[in-house]
Formats: sequence, C-alpha cells, structure tokens
Amino acid sequence: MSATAPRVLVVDDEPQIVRGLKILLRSAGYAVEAAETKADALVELVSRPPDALVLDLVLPDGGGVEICEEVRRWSRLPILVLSAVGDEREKVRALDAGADDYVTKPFGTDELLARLRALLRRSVDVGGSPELKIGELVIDLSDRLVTRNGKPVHLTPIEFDLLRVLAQHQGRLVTQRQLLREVWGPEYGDETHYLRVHVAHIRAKLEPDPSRPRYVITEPGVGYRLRDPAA
Amino acid sequence: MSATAPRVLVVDDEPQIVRGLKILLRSAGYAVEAAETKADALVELVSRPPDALVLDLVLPDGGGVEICEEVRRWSRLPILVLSAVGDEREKVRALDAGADDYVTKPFGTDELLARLRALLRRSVDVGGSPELKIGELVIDLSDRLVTRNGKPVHLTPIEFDLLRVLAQHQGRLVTQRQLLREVWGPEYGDETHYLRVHVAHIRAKLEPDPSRPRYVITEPGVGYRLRDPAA
DNA sequence: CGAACTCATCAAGATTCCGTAAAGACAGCG
DNA sequence: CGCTGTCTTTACGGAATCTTGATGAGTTCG
Repeated sequence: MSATAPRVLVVDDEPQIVRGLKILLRSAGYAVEAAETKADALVELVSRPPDALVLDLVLPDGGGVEICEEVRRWSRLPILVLSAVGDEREKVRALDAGADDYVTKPFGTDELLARLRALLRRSVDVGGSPELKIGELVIDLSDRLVTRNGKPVHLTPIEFDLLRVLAQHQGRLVTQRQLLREVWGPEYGDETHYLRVHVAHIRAKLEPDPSRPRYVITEPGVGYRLRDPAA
Repeated sequence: MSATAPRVLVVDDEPQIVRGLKILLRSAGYAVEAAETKADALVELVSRPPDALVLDLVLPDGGGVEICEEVRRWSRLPILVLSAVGDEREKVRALDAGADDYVTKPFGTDELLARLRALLRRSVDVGGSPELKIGELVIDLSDRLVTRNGKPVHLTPIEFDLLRVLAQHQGRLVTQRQLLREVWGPEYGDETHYLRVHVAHIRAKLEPDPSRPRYVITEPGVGYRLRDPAA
C-alpha cells in the first residue's frame, strides 16, 4: 500500500454495481479504477497494479475464478470476491482459487468496507517494496536505499531525490527545469548549477568510472537521462 | 506456517462448539488447541503461538474484540472470528479491531475450512512469534521486554515504543515523521528533537559503542533504521 | 581562430541537522 | 513531603549536507 490513497480495481459487468461501488469506495478515500471484462481486468492489473481487487464472480468472458488463479501466479494482491451466488461450493471454489474474501450480494456497505480495510491492513509490508532496477543498480523507493551489485551506496537526500526522479522516467530524458522543480521546488527552475554539482556527486558514488558516465547521461543544453548501460 | 501440520487455536466457551471444531479441524489436518477464556487464550498465544486463531466473539471474561486488539499489538497472526451475531456493526467492530475474517453461526463447514485455508495461504512466513530478533537483540512485543545477549535491558515506555516501531519495519527506513506519529501521535510530526534525545538514550542502553551505532542507524534529514549489524 | 556557451570539478563558506549533556517539569509512591 | 523515574526543554559543539564561487575543458558557430 502506498502513502497515497490505496488504489482499488473493481471488476464487474453490471454498470449499476460499478457505479455504486465507485461512489462507495471513493467516498471512503480510495482511488478507484474499473474494468468490465476479464481481459480488461488483466491488462489493467499488469499495466498499473492496484492495491486491491474487488471482483464479481460472473463475467461475460470468463469467471472470476479464472482471474483469481491467473493473478495468484505472480501476485499476492488482496482479492475480494463479490457474488450473487451464496452457494457454499461456489465460495469454496473461489477462495481456493486465490480469493481472500467472499461477500454475497446484497451486501452491507459498512461490512464491505471493513473487510476491504482488513485485507489492505494485512497486505502492508508483505511482499517486498517496489524496486527499480537499472543495470547493476537497484533503487528501493520506499526504503530510500540504493545498491550497486548488492552493496549499499549511501546517497544524501538531494542525491537520492535526483536519482529517483531520473529513475522514475526510466531512460527517458528529463529536462533540467523538470529536475529542479521536482527536487527543489517550482521556484528553483533556473539554478542549473545545483544540478551539475549534485549529479557529479551521484556519479562519483555510483559510476564505475565517474569521468566516463555510463548511467547518468547528460544531454547538453537539455537535461539528463538515466540509462541502463547494458541495454 | 510451519512444515508440520499448521496449529490452530480455538477460543470458545461452549464445549459443544469446541468439540465440533476440534473434530472438523483435525480431520482437515490441523493440530488444534483450545482455550475457553480470554485469559487462557492470551497465555497460550504467547507461550506457544499457533498459526491461526479461531475466535468466538462472546466470552465470559471479555470480548473477542479485546483479544483481537491485544494480539494485533505484536502479531499478524490470522484471526477468524466466529459469532452468532450477524449484526453489521459488530462485524465492522471486530474486523477493525484486527480480525481478518468474520463468519456467522451457523456456518457451513466447507466454507469455514476454505476461509481458513485462504487466511493461512496469505500468512506464509509472516510468523506469529511475539519476539523479534535483530542481531544480539531480542524484542518481546507482548511483555515489552528487550534482552541483549540474554541479559534484560530496561527501556522506558517511550524508548520501547520507538524501538518497537523501528523493529516492526524490519530494517527498513522509518521517517522521522512516521516515528513521531506512531509513538507520540499525529500532532507531534515536527518535534524531531524528541527523537534525538530518546534515540540517544536507546543507543546508550543497547549499543556496544554508543558513539558508533551499529543497530540504530540514522539517515540524515530523513529518519532512522534498525539494522542487524551481522547482516 | 576566438567568443560565447555549457558542463565538470574542486574548494571553501554557510547552513542545516544530529548527538550529548544537563537542568527543569511532572506524576507516582512511600 | 521528599524521592524516583520519566519526559520535556534548552543549549552548544560538531558532523553532514547544501550552496556558492572560481577555474578549466569541451563545443558550437561566426
């Protein structure tokens, strides 16, 4: 779960239900996305993984059970199954397929929210924190830790923030103005000198040969980019 | 969850229910212990932590809600609450107190087993031991005791809470704000000097050389982390 | 070739942040 | 009432970090 509002993906083919859930969950402080089919859901799950999944068991292009099984191959994402079917065998099937909870419609909204809170609470800190990998570098954003070939490298706050912004754009060019704004604030857009000094420090700490940079590449007159030297 | 049969602690004051649950759970391959009161349950939880807890909400010497809250102060043990009460407020209260699932009596046995499987599946390697070990330190969260090389170290309440928060994040960085909020409360987010003096006290009590900290590492401008010096 | 520009590096200040000690405030307890 | 343990508050020296200025190398373009 991130520091910002937890993201919940709702998968259901009935527009009314989706609308209701969106309102309910948003008013409870969640960021809500929706998908109507199994295919859409899987695309969304892979491209922008949410913090939890609320899943109707009956979908046009395949059961929610299949989604559970699919997701469980690579993720521990909390899954809450909604269903009009109260049949016990159906519950067992969904739970054993990977669902974490099963609520039958019609459901009490307070109970649904409480069960979702319980799921999210358990998932905090389980499963390693999100890491960005660039060549020999591993950047753990939540831990503010950078390692090169497994060895931790100490960066000062500004150095880490600079590297983070570069890493989050994954190889793309980041302009000087953009970097300055994101690290120092909007009013520092012209202090390009700061960048040179701190980029030099970063290179000294994590480039094999700081005078011949392989990770932090400067684009003269424009900005910097963080690239994977192997790629 | 251990390699042997998972251990389940059943807490209920009705002998019939206990007997039924024992038979059911044992036939499903679990090792089952039972307790009839809140006090017994807590003793058993601390002395021989099970892999999961099945808990009746109504007990002679205090509610199951209290047990949930108590357990959650030091453990992530999966808790499945059983109750004859289907009232939604009661469910919300139990779930928010720390329960992971809530099943109303009478329940389908297959569903109960499936929900228990789902809980245990998620809790893999999130051990329910009330002790955290970091190098030579052992932190017993349930009776608020710290030992170094087996010798008890006396910490004041605030010192213990600081150490607890650091330990519960297992080596990860904890920001100053986060520490202040969790130990003092949300409105103390900026009193960073509290941290400095109490961290100094902690180091004086449990670092071999307080001037060269090996356990409580400071990240200048960001926060602290508790690390295992051997790792 | 030289002027103008951008960048890298180095070396001080300047500033912020941290560790430490010590003293005052406050509650619990005999 | 005095004692004890704990927390808060203050003060200051030193460390870590950031800023600032100076210098030289490389590039572009007239």
